[in-house]
Amino acid sequence: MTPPTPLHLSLAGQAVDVLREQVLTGEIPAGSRVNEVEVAQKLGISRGPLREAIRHLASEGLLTLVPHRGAFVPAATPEDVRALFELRTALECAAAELAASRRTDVDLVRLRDVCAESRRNYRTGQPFPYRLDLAFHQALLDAARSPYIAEQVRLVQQRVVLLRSALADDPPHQQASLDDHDELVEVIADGDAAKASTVMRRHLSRVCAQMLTSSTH
Amino acid sequence: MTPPTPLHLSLAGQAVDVLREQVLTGEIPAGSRVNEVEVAQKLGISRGPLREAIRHLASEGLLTLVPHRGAFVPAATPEDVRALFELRTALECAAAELAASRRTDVDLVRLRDVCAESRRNYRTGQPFPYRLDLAFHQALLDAARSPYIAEQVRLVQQRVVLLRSALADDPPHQQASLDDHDELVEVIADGDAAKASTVMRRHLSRVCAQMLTSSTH
DNA sequence: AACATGTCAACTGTCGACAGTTGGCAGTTT
DNA sequence: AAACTGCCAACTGTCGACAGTTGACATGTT
Repeated sequence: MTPPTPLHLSLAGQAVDVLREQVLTGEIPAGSRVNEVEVAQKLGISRGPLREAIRHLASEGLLTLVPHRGAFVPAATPEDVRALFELRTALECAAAELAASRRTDVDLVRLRDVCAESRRNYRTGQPFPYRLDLAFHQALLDAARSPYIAEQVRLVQQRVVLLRSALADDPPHQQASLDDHDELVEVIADGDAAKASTVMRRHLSRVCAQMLTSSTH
Repeated sequence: MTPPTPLHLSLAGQAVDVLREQVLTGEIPAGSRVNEVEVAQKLGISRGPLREAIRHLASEGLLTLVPHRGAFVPAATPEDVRALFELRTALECAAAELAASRRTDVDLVRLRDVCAESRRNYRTGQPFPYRLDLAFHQALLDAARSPYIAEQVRLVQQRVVLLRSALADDPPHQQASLDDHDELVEVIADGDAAKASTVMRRHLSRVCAQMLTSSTH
């Protein structure tokens, strides 16, 4: 069927996917420890592949390792959120600049599609699905055509998702985000790299501030 | 001696350090494969810890994994260099901006110390040791006070070192780099974030271009 | 009662061995 | 001679078991 892709992903690879899902959804709560023998039995694999999966997720920042103690889901402090968003801002502002100077017409179509779907969803009154936000940023990264930056953004966004689930974030800032996205598409269409960076910075600082206020209840 | 168990650092941690050194110095040449049993015997450890070390280095970008084939030292193409420097530019420009707005007097002393030592070394006529270049960028990161950005810059710089050794880079651009560093310290001392970003961008594009030209012999 | 000390269960770090897959090589066919 | 086929050695992926360390609990001391 699919010769280029590996027949069956290695057990370690499967464990990475399952564990990542459980960590990101909060099924494994922040601050809790990951017991190797227990999780290995629950996944039906041995400790070897599970250890590799744990180390992999640790390298992505989704787990923190303590020697002889095990792996923990990191607990987020407001300071962590700020520092992480400094990294995210650096990466995504650069991506926005590159997208403004490299985007093709096809890229613009994709970006506008995502924005249109977000608007449609907004009118239904339902909460803004994080899926659409990710889709927008992904489309922007595709337009930027910088694989290393794209990879790092993906990892950082994952950590943001982890903080969201840990902070029990309620997302009522849809309107502002949608406007930011639309404005970003416009300046990218104009090829205005400097302004793209500015708009992205404002967008992310708004998202960051929203996460910090919602966490203090 | 070989005590029954490691004293302070795990065998996997030690293996990471040894392998990283061998990869960065080119002792393990680019494109070559890392044989698990062979290297494990040479290091006097079992395959388990070595596998974890290999996966760790792969997560840092110093090795690439191929399922059922093993780990390889990645071979760098000019396109890789360009894309990697786009990431480095995004990170270090942001760090320069933050350093300009957050630096203390102590930070300035450290930065000027490194520049002075570089000048002293330059007058000796000896080649510019990469150690001093790293020290400068490290001092700048300390001044930026953004731990996540600092961590990512460290990883990217490592990959740049790997490319250097793979490209047999000769470093005759000392004069320009020293001037860039001095100028960066000045604008950071002035607290001019925008200009710090601009100077850093110019500096890195110069370094990148130098690596690309030297690689084509 | 508070503190220091000894003991112990649980867990991680490590090892050696087995099984499945891959790429190459010899032999055969056209 | 070139190409195809089947076999084989080497290597990775995986497993179960042992040894050392850690934190907590129980016990004894001031």
